[in-house]
Amino acid sequence: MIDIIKEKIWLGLKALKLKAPPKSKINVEYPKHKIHGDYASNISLNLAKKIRQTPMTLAKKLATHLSADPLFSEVTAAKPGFINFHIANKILYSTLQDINKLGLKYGINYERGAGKRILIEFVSANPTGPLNVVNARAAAFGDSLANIMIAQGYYVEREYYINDAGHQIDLLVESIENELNRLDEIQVEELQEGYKGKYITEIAAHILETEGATIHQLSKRDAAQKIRDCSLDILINDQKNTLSLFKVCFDNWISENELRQKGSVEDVLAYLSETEKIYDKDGAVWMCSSEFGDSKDRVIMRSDGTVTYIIPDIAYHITKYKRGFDRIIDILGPDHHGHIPKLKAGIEILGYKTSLMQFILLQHVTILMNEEKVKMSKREGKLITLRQLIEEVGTDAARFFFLMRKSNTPLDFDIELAKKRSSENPVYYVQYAHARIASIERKARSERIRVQDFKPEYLQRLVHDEELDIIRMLMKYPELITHISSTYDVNLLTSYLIDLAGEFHKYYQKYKIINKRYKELSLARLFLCKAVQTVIRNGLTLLGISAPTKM
RNA sequence: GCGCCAGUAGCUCAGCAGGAUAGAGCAACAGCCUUCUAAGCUGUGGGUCAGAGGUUCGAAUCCUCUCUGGCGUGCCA
Repeated sequence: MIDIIKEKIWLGLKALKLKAPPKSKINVEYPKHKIHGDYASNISLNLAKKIRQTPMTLAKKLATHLSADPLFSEVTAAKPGFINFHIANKILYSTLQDINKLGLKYGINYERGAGKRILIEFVSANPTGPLNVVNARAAAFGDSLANIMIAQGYYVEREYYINDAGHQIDLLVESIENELNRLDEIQVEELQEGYKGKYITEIAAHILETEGATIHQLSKRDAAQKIRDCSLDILINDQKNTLSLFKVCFDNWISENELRQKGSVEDVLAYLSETEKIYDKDGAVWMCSSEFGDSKDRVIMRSDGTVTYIIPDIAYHITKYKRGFDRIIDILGPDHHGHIPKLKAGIEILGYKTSLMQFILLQHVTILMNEEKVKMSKREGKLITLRQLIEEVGTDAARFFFLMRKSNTPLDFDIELAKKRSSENPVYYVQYAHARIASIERKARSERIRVQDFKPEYLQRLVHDEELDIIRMLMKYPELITHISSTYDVNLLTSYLIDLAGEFHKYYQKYKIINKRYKELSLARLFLCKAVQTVIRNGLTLLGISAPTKM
C-alpha cells in the first residue's frame, strides 16, 4: 500500500506540473495518531523550499488532487504541511477478501528477492558440549530470518559450520581421556583447562561401554583418534537432535576437519604468501590485517608451525564466495565481534569483495529463574542447555522469547514467565487469539452459520472502528515482512503479533461474532476473524511457532 | 588505551526508514464469566527519552563530545 501511495503522490506532482523527485525519495509512513489518517506523507515539507511554495499550499493542492482517487475516502492537508490519507472502506473490505483468498500466501512477496542467493550461517557452536542459550537465540533468530527471506523470494541456505578441529577439540579429547582413566580407576591429575560437567562423564561412560574392551589395546595415538571420533559423533548428533526439537533444520553442515583435509588451509596459506601481505616476526607468521581495517596485525601461524583459527575460517568463507552467493550473512555470538575485522581483512587480502558479507551480532542471554540470574560457565559445566530450556518451557515459548528483543540488545529470559499460561506470557496471548478464532468457527458451524453462504457485500456491515482498525492492521502485514527482510529486525514481527492479538481480544470482548439472528453480520465478522487468524498463523509460521486451534 | 553494543516510566522493554500529543507489559488499586475459550477484557497513576552541544522547518531517532554499564581487544575458537 505504501508503494501505491508513493506512486499516487508522484503522479499527483506530475499532474500539478511540478518536478517530482524520484519515488524512492517520497516518504510515506504510518502516523502515530489515528486522527492523522492511515498513512501520511511529509513530501510537501521536503519539497517546499525547492519549489518556493509554503508547505501548506503545496499540501493542500496535492490533497485536493488526490482526494478524487477512489483509493481514499479522504485526503487532507494538516498543520505544518503533512498530507494525511484515509483509506476508503471499500479498499479495506477488498483487502480482507485478498487475505482470505491468499491464505498461506498472504504476506509473501517473491518478487522482492527475485531468487537472489543468500547464505545464512548461524549457531556454529563448538562441538565441545551441548548447545547453550546464546546458541539457542542464534538458532531461533537465524531460522526465522531465513523463513522471512524465503517469503520475500530469496533463495536461502541455512548453514552450520562445525569447528571440529583445533585446540578446543584437543582439549575436549584430553578431558574425555582423563575421565576415561578416572572411570577405569587409573590415577589422574586434574586438568587445568579441561572441560568439565556431567556430559563429559556421560560420553566417557558411553565410550567405555561400547569400546571399552578394545580402547586400551590401541596405540595412544589411535586411542586418541578413536575418542575424538566417538565424542564428536555423540556431541554433534546431540546438537542436531536438539536443534530439530527446536524446529531448526540446516541445509548444510560444513566440517572444519574435512575442509582441512581437503587442503584448504594450505591453499589459503599459499595464496596469502603470493600477496606479500604476510611476514615473519618472532618466529611466527603474521598477516597485515591492520592495512585492511583491523586494529592490529594478526598471527596466522604460530611459532610451532600450526595455524591459528583465522586461516581455516578464511578458507571456509572463501568457499561461501566460490559457491556463488549474492549475500553472505553470519550470525555471531556476543564474544565474536573482535573476529569480524580479522576475517574481513583476510578475505580482502585474497581479493574478494567484503561488501557481500553481513554480520549480525547477537548479544548475550541471561536466564532468570525465580527472579534471580542463573550464573553459567561452560568450562565448569554449569550451564543451562537448549535441551533443558525446551523441556522447561517448550519450543514455542522459547523461540518467541528469543525473538522478542532486537538482536543487538541483551536479553533476559524469564523462565517462570515463559511457563505461565496467562496474558502475561506473550506467546500464549498470541496463540490464544488464534485458538479462540478456531473456537468461534466451531461455534459457527454448530449454529449452522455456514461460510459458503458468505457474500462480499456483507462486509459493508463491518462499520465499527475496532473492525476497521483491525483490517488496517492486517493490511500492514506484508509491508512489515518486507521491511524486516531489509533490516533483519525480526523482533518487529513478534511485537506486531502481540498487538494484533490484543486488538482481536478487545474486539472479541466487546462484540459478539456469532449471532443467529443476524446471519449476514455474523458471516462478515467471521470473515474478519478468519483473516486475523490467517495473519497470526502466517506470522507464527515465519517465527517457527505453532498456531494451535485448541488450547 | 582502542573497538563494538547499549542507556527511554519503580521494573522489563517497544519506538530510532528524522515528523504532528513518547507507547506496551509487569508491579499497585478498582471492576467484568446464566452469552462464541476469564490462557480474556475494562479503568486509574507514573517520563528532563543518561548529560551537553550541533544539523534541521522539526530530533528519543542523525552527527560530535562527556558520563555509566556489558563485551571484545591471546601464538584460545
